[in-house]
Amino acid sequence: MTARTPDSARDIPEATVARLPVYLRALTGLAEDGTTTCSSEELAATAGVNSAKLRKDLSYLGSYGTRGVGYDVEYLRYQIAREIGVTQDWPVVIVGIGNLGHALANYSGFRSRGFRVVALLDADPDRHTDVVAGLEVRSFEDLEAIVTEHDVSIGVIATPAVAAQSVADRMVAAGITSILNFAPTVLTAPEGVDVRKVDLSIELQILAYHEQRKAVAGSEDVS
Amino acid sequence: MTARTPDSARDIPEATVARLPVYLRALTGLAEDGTTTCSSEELAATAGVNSAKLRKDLSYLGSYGTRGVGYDVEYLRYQIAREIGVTQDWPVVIVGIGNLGHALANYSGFRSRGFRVVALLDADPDRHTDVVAGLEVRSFEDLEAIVTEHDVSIGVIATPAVAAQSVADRMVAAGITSILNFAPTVLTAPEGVDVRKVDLSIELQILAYHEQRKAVAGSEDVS
DNA sequence: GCCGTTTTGTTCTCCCGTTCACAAACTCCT
DNA sequence: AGGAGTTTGTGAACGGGAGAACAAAACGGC
Ligand SMILES: NC(=O)c1ccc[n+]([C@@H]2O[C@H](COP(=O)([O-])OP(=O)(O)OC[C@H]3O[C@@H](n4cnc5c(N)ncnc54)[C@H](O)[C@@H]3O)[C@@H](O)[C@H]2O)c1
Ligand SMILES: NC(=O)c1ccc[n+]([C@@H]2O[C@H](COP(=O)([O-])OP(=O)(O)OC[C@H]3O[C@@H](n4cnc5c(N)ncnc54)[C@H](O)[C@@H]3O)[C@@H](O)[C@H]2O)c1
Repeated sequence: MTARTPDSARDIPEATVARLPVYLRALTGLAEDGTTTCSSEELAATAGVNSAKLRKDLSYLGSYGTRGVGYDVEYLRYQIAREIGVTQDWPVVIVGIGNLGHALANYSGFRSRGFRVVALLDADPDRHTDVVAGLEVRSFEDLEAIVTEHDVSIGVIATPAVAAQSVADRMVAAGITSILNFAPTVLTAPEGVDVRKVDLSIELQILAYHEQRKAVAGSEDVS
Repeated sequence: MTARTPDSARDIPEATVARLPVYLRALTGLAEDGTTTCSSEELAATAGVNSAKLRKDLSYLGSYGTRGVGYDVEYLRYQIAREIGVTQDWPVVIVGIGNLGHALANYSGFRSRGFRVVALLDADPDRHTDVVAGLEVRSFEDLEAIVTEHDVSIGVIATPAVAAQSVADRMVAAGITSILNFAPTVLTAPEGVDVRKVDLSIELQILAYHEQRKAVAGSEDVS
């Protein structure tokens, strides 16, 4: 009798999509603490957002709460995980096994959140003797074979900035359709390929801007 | 004769602040290529944004272009750097020198973009013998002394999630007013303290969501 | 079986950010 | 000097997201 789309919710706002992983993490935390039920108020506090926003976000997925009671932690956790698509594991390749690539390869948060690193690639032959986090570092030339074999759709770029675009191009040609870029450069990719970036310098510079304003506001008119 | 605020531009929108570092990087790239002048169209293309958006963003800083000509690369670069506050170096402390902390300490992009790592701190005494990137790893207990000595206002957290909030509290108590958090947890901080987070898992999960939608759209009605 | 309490799901309004479109302003050429 | 061509800076329209406020629904007590 519901006039909504029955199970496949349509067009979730991007801002909501970006918060769903936060809710997922908050729910996992609550579950570990033995909490079986929580209100939107509690969950919102744990996730650090407004409770009205949380409820609106969840309403895009469907009606998974119970009025007067709240949400079943485990049930909601599963629904969000299913919506995001992390109920099954996503194979991931990391390209550029330098300082940052090593850290990423050793990051346990991948596995525990629905991602599995299937290969580490580097252009430098000297690196190919290394074994990092139980995986041997392989030649970048193996990219196509690995993508095909493991049906990889997500690639991580941790190479120097100058190499990033060419790596991205190779990834796209090999069939990868989602890229997470750590190199400080703007990547261009064809329609249908999602690119997200993580940029440490930008984050710091944003902090610096606000920091500077605090300093100026503090000194006011010194002359 | 300008009715604008003469030199200290007021309240730049947050979305604009987040893009200024991108423009700064694009301008640095153009300068390295020997370009002395560029139009908003060129710069926008390099930075990967709409040219109207770029012009509006720059208009918040002042009127630094010349109609019919474009922008002087070096001049605009300096103006943005000054606005962000990266014409002088900002001292930074990194707490948690594990996998990620090592990579961050070795990251050359800090120094070249207006930041100087003045100390590496870790709670584990076994780490205190290490020297990373020319800096010895010191005890977390030294935080207050270091913050006071170097007048540090920016702190980076690369500890496990469980420790992040207590580290943040100590930072705030020591006088740090801007925090960049890599731990996958929601931090709370008092008014006046800026907290930004970099969350790898969230980025990947956002990619996974869109990836899943692509897959569903491709298969349509399989039943 | 009914009423009060609790909490969700949703509507409505406001605000911020994006984009279009164009007048103002500058250069260069004749 | 004047006009054609360019490019900036900004006013205005538009769309999306945030938050307040409330109606609908479920539970519990009697
Ligand atoms: N280290 C950090 O904490 C940090 C932080 C933020 C951003 N970044 C960025 O991440 C990237 C990597 O940083 P890093 O410190 O690990 O650098 P790095 O020099 O230590 O490692 C880069 C690795 O990429 C490999 N490589 C180079 N060209 C390649 C190619 N075409 N194909 C495949 N592999 C290639 C190199 O052999 C090297 O192993 C850089 O763009 C850097 O700006 C690093
Ligand atoms: N490794 C990655 O690529 C990666 C990526 C994204 C996020 N993260 C997050 O970054 C954080 C660090 O990751 P990691 O892989 O480097 O972990 P790690 O275990 O290798 O390093 C953590 C370091 O923090 C230190 N530490 C623990 N408690 C502390 C405290 N109270 N005060 C000071 N230091 C303390 C530990 O001694 C250790 O050296 C984690 O929260 C992780 O989830 C890591």
